[in-house]
Amino acid sequence: MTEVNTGTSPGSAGRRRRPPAVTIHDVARAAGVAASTVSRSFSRPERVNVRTREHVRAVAEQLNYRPNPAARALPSGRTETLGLLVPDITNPFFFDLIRGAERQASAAGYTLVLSDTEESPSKEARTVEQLQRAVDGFVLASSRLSAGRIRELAADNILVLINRRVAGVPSAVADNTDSTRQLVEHLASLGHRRLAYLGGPRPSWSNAQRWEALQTAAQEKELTSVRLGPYPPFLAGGAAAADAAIGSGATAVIAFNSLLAIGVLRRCAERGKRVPEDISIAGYDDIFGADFCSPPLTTVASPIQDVGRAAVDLLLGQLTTHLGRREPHGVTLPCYLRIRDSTGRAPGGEPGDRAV
Amino acid sequence: MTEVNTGTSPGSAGRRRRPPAVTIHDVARAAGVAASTVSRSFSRPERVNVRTREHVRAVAEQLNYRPNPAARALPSGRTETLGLLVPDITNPFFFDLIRGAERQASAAGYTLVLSDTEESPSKEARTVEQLQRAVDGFVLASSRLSAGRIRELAADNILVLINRRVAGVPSAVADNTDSTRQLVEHLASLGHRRLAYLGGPRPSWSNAQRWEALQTAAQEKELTSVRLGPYPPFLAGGAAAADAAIGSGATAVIAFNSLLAIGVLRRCAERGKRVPEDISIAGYDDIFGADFCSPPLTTVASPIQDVGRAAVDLLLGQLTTHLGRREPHGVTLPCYLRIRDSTGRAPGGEPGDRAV
DNA sequence: GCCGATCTGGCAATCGGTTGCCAATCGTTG
DNA sequence: CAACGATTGGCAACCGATTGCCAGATCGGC
Repeated sequence: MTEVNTGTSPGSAGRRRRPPAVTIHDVARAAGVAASTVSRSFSRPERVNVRTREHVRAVAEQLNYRPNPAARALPSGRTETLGLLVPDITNPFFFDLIRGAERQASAAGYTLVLSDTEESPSKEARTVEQLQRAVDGFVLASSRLSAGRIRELAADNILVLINRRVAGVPSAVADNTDSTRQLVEHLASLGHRRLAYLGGPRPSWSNAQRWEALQTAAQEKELTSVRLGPYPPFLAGGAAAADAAIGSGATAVIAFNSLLAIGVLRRCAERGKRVPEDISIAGYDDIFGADFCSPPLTTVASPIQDVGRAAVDLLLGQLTTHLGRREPHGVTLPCYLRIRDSTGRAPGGEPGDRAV
Repeated sequence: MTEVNTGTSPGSAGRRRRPPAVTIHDVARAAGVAASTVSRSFSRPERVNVRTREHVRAVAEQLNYRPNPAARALPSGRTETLGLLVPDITNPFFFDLIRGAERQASAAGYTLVLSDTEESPSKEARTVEQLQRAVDGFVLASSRLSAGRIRELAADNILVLINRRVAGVPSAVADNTDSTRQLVEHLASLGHRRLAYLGGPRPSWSNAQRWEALQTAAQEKELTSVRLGPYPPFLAGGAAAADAAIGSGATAVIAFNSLLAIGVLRRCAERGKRVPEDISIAGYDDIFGADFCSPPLTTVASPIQDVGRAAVDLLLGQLTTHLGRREPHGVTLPCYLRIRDSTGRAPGGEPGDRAV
C-alpha cells in the first residue's frame, strides 16, 4: 500500500493534471463504514449516530473530501445552481443587480451562472434551453422575450422575472410610476411644457411602463409629450436621440435609461447646447457615472440590488416550497427621484416663472 | 402503455412543476435503437451509420431531448463549465473582462460561473475549493491570493491568472510598463517634478507592477515620486487619497485605478482644487465613466476585454491539450495612454515652460 | 460461394453520490 | 428475562449518460 502513482505519475514528468478525486467510498473505507453512512452524515445528519457522524466528518475533513456536484445532481435532480440572464453585461445598471443576485444565491449555497443575451430575444431563449438541465431555475432580468415565449419557457422551467410582468410568472419589479410622476412634476414646476421621451428597446417592458407613466403624468399636468426612437440603450445611441430631441422642440427630455441620457449629454456638449440652460435632461436607472457626469444627471433611481436579491429569494422560494403551498407571486419595489443638475428652469420662461 | 401520469398528474391540479426530463432512453425507445446508439449519435457520430444517426437525431429533435449535463459530467469528469473569480463585480473595470470571458467561453460551448470574491483572499480560496468539482478550470482575475496559495490551488486545479504572474501558472496580463513610462513622460513634459502614487490593495500584483514602473520611469526623468496609501480601490477611497495627495506637495498624482482617480477628482472639486490647473490627476484602467467625468480623466487603458478572452483561450487550451504537448504559458497585451483633460501644465511653471 | 476485414449496434459496467428498505442492535419496560 | 419499539447502519437499486468489448451483419476479393 505504500507504492502509489507508479507509471504515469502525474507529479513527475508530464504536465500536472488534476489529481484523482477523493470519493465518498474513500472516506467510507478510511472511516470503516459504508458509503451510505458517509452520504447520510452530510445530507441527513439526524439519521446517523452523533459519534459515527463526527468520526466520518473528521475523516472526510482529513482526506479533504469534496462532494462531486454532478454525482449529487444526478439522483436528486437538483444542481444547486441558478441561471441569471441579462441583456447587456456591460450596462452598469446590471452591475448591482448581478451583485445582489450573486450574494443572495451564494448565501443560500447556490452557484450562479451568468449569461449575456446581448439584447437578443433568440439568444435569450436558446440560452434558457441550453442551460435548462444545468440549473434549478432562472432569473430573467429585463427579458426581451415575448410574453407568450416566456410562458412557454415557464412551463418547462422554474423562472422569475425582473422588471417584467407576465401573468402566472413570479417577478420582482422596480415600479417607476410614482417616481415618473414626481419627475414630471419636477419638470412642470420648472416651467417645462413640452417633454420628449427617448425610447429604448421595443421588447423592453420597462420602456413601455415608463412611457405609459410619463404620458399619464404629463396629461395630468397638461404638458405635451412626444415619444421618439427607439434608440439603442447605449451611450452611442445618444447622438441620434439628442438630435431628434433638439429637433422636436421639447425643452426637457427624458431618456429610457441613463446610458442613453449620458450619451445625449455628450452630444449636447458637442453641439453647444447648454444643459440645463437650453435643455433639461433626465434618465432612468441611477447608474454608476450618473452622479459625476457633467452636469450630474437627474434620474429615477431603482433599488436594483434589492430587486436582484428579491428575485433570487422568489426563485429559491419556488424551489424549496413543498408542493401545495403557494408563494407570493411578485414583489414591487419603489423607485425614487434624484434631482441633480441636468434639469433646470425651462428656457424662455419669465424669470421667477414658477418656484423651484 | 397508454396510461400515463395517473394519480398525481403534474399538469392537473397542483402548481406547475418541471415536467419529467426526456432521457436518452426515451429517445432510444422511440427510435427503436439502444441507448448507446443514441449517445453515440451525438458524441461520436462517426461510430453510427448515417441513416441510423439521422433517424435518431430526428426523433430526439421531435421529443425535444436535451442531454443532462450532470449525467454527462459523471463518467467523463468534464462539466464544460469554467469558473471566473473577480475581486469586485461592481467595478466597471471587470465588466469588459467578464464580457470577453463570457463570449469566448460560450463560443466554445462552455458555461461560465461567475463569483465575486469581494477583495477577500480567504473568500477567493474558499470559492475555488467549493467550485472545484463543479468546473473544469478557473480564471482568477486580479487574484488577491499569495503566490504560495495560488500554487497550492494550481496543484489541484487547472487555472489561469489575469493580471498576475506566478511561476508555473499560465496567465494573461496587461503590461503597464511602457504606458506608465509614457504617462510619466507626458507629465514631465508638462513641467511636473513631483509625483504621488495613490496605492491600491496590497495583495494586488498590478498595484506593485504599477508602482515599480512608475518609480523607474520617474528616476529616468529625474522626477521625485512618493507612494501613498494603500486606499480602497473604490470611489469612496478617493477622499482620503486626495487629501493625502494634496498634502504631499505633488503636482501630479497617479491613482491605482480609475475608480480611485474619479473619487479624487470629486474630492478636489469639493475642496476647490482645480484640475488640472492646481493639480493633475491620472489613473489606470480606462473604465466606463473615465471619459465623461469632469474633467475627463487621463488614463492608462488596458485592452481588458481581450485579456479576458485570452485567459479563457489559455484555459481551454489547457483543458483540451492532449497530454505531452505544452501550451504557451502566458500572453501579455500592451496598454496604451489616453490623454484627456485631467492632466495639464504644472502650476508655478513659467508659461511656455515646456512644450505640450 | 467462402473467408476475412470492416461496420454497426447492443450489452453491461461505470462514474459518485442518494435513498428505500431491511436487519441488527440497543435500551426499555413489564 | 422476554418482548417490543426505536435507533442505526448496510445493501443495493437508481439517476442519465459514456464507452470498452463483443457479436452479427455487410461487403469485397478471390
